[in-house]
Amino acid sequence: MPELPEVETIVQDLRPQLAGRRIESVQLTRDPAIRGRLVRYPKAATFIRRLRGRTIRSVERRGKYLVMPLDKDGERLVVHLGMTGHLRVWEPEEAPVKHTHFRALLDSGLELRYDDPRQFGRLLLGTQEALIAGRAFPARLGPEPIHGDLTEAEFDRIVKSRRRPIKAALLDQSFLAGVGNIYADEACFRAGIRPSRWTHRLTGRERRALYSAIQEVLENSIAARGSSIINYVDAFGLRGTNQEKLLVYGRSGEPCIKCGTPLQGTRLAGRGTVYCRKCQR
DNA sequence: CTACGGACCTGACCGC
DNA sequence: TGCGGTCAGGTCCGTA
Repeated sequence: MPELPEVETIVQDLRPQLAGRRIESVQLTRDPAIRGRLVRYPKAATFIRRLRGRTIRSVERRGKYLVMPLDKDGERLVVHLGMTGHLRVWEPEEAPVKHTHFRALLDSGLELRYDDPRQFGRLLLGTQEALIAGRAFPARLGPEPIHGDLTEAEFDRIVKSRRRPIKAALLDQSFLAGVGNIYADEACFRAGIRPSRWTHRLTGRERRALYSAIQEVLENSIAARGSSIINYVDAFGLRGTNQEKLLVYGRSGEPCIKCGTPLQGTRLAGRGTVYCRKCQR
């Protein structure tokens, strides 16, 4: 569900609510199956024990991961929202929504809660090295596509380094961190490139167009507080507005915004894919 | 290295 | 109302 812009929005919202706050108590769902799925590292019981009493230093983002460095020893609380995860701060007396699996009472008197109907998300606690060693966090995560971290030369290099359909590359988090199904399709459309095009066959001009398009779609979406398609909401429970600006995603069969040709829906890299047969070559 | 399919879950939606 | 099938912003694993 959440890609880079949605996670970035949540990070920005949570930062003032969480930075400097101490975690007074921690509650995890009692269902052992859900616990095991949700808490990937360390074991659930250890996770609870080690998290209690810790102070959240800051709230950051790496790709689609929320990263919260804790006081001392380089440990961090890491959250991936999967498809349907929500992380937000509630008044303790508010009734928890269905599928609330994790709650942490803060010294501000408010409560940080995680809910996730599909249970694809996860919670991790440890140093960067421990999480990688425990295979809970990817050892190779690609560069951040925005905020000037990725140069055009570097993008060029990684696109040319492997041969695969460009959309498969964009979705691969070890290639580029944070792009998912929505923004991969949107970026390809803006760049005029078919998602099925082979990476090593893109021209220099096409690579440059794609580089700009990726940054454009991500930055525009952050400015609109993310795309709410099915159930994404920000850290205040509010929908973003970028879905209104999506040019191809979710518009299969509808007319192309540029040329009017019905948009083509297909399957690529195992994911629903939409593009314009005429505008994207 | 790559690609493909399936697995992991719930829930919304559609046609019958 | 109900039932089955399909689909969904994501990853991960096994198999070719």
